[in-house]
Formats: sequence, C-alpha cells, structure tokens
Amino acid sequence: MEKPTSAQRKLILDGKVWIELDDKFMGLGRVELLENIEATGSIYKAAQLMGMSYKKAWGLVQSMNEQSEAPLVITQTGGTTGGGASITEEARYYVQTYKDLQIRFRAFLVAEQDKINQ
Amino acid sequence: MEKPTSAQRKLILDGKVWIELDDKFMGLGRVELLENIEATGSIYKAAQLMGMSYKKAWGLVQSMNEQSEAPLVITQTGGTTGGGASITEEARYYVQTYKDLQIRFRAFLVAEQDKINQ
DNA sequence: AACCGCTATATCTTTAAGGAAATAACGGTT
DNA sequence: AACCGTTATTTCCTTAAAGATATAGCGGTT
Repeated sequence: MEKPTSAQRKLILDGKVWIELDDKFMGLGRVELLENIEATGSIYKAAQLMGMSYKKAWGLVQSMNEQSEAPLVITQTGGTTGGGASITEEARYYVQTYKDLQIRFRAFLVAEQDKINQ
Repeated sequence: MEKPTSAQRKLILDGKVWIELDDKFMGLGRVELLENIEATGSIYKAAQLMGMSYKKAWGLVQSMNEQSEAPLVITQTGGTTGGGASITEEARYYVQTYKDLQIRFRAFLVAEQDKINQ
C-alpha cells in the first residue's frame, strides 16, 4: 500500500505495557512509585517527588498490596521519624521485571517507528 | 533476582500501542471503527455493530478528520439511503499500518510473557 | 504531656466522560 | 410535499475520577 501524501509527516509510535495480576495491573506509574518509595523511605515523600497527592499514592499502595499475595510495601506509623515505608523483595522483583520489559518495549517501538517512517 | 513465591503465579502481559499525529493518536479503537465504517458504509451502522453510541463514533470521526491533513472519513447526508460514510485511501493506509504493527506487538507480548514465566 | 512527621481515612467539591434523548438538516424517492 | 434513514448537533443526566481539605492515630523524642 502506498503511503498517502499527508502520512509522510513523521509518525510517532508510543504505547504502554503492564503486568496483569487477576484483574488489576502493574504499569509504569506503580513501578515508579515503588522505586520512589524505596528511594525516599516514605509514601509521603515519594508522592511529593512525583507531584502526586498523598491520597493517590496511598491508594495505589493499598491496591498493590491487595492484589499481590505478599505485600509489596511495608508501612510503619509513628516513631522518631513519624513513620515510613519500605518495599519488599517481591516488590523489587516486580520492579526489575517491569523495567527489563520496558526497555525491550521501548526498543520495539523504535524499531517499528523506523519501519513505518522508512 | 530470584522469583518470589507469590510471583510464581503465571503473569500475564498486556499493553497498547498507538500512532501519534500531533498530540492525538490512532489506536485500536479508532482503527476498528474505520474498518467497520468501511464494511457497513455508515457511521451509524458501525457504531451499532460495536455497541458504541453514534455520538461517540461521530466524535471519533470528527477527531480523526481534524488531526489528519486529509480527511479519513467522507460523509454524505440525505439521498435515497439517507446518507452514509466511506473511508479514504489515507484511512486505509493507517488501518493497514496499524494492523501490521498490532500483529508484531502481540507477538512481542507473547515472547516477553514466555520469558517472564520461563 | 506536648511535639513531630508520617500513615490512615473520611468528606466534600470539582472535573471529565459517557450515555440517553431529542431535534434539525439533508437529499433522493415517491 | 411527504417520507425515509443517515448525518449533525444540542441538552440533560448520570457516573467515574481526581483533587482539596480536614482530621485522627501512631510512637518515639523531648
């Protein structure tokens, strides 16, 4: 099929991938939240870092902990620091698995985009 | 990294890809709508076929015609049949391009899923 | 006991999206 | 001119999602 005139503008490909567990999923947003919780030691600080409301971040954590048999985020309230959060080995496994997937997906998109704009 | 116990449940991968034109995009839904308009000769019948409201289908057509320099759908009002719609060569190009992409994307997901659940 | 910072949660408001329904316009046929 | 089926468009209602705000609880430190 011939490429029509106005399709000669460079086409950009984009997309998303996610891991499904039951009917819910883990995508880039949740993975980045997990990484930021790990980096900051707190849901609160991770949310701030991402420009996300604490409520939304907390909701995502609840959702993730519910959908996985083992919790992904361990929280602690009170104490000198006021509390905090850390992520489990299971969470680290998902983060790494997703990041590997994401890298290959990005490569796939670049290759496909080159094909289309050949 | 070792696979945690509860991650031994089979993980399902899924995702979406789309073609971007300016800030908008053409994804699977729009492509299927174009195909159904071509098949039925009408936005109305295509919407019915897809369980989509005519308003939504019409809005998608408007959006697609605006985002592309050349229109993707040609409509005609009145006449014996009451009117109808057809798709342009440009639309056919996008449909085919996207379908090819979609096939390779599905293959990518299957391959990645096998890796994860090795 | 007061303080601190973070987790936990409820409530209210705003915004976005979608569906339903109604109506006009169109142009060929009768 | 009336009829028909489709396109074109508006209005209203419902629902879902997001954001803002407020408040309680926790447990170490002081």
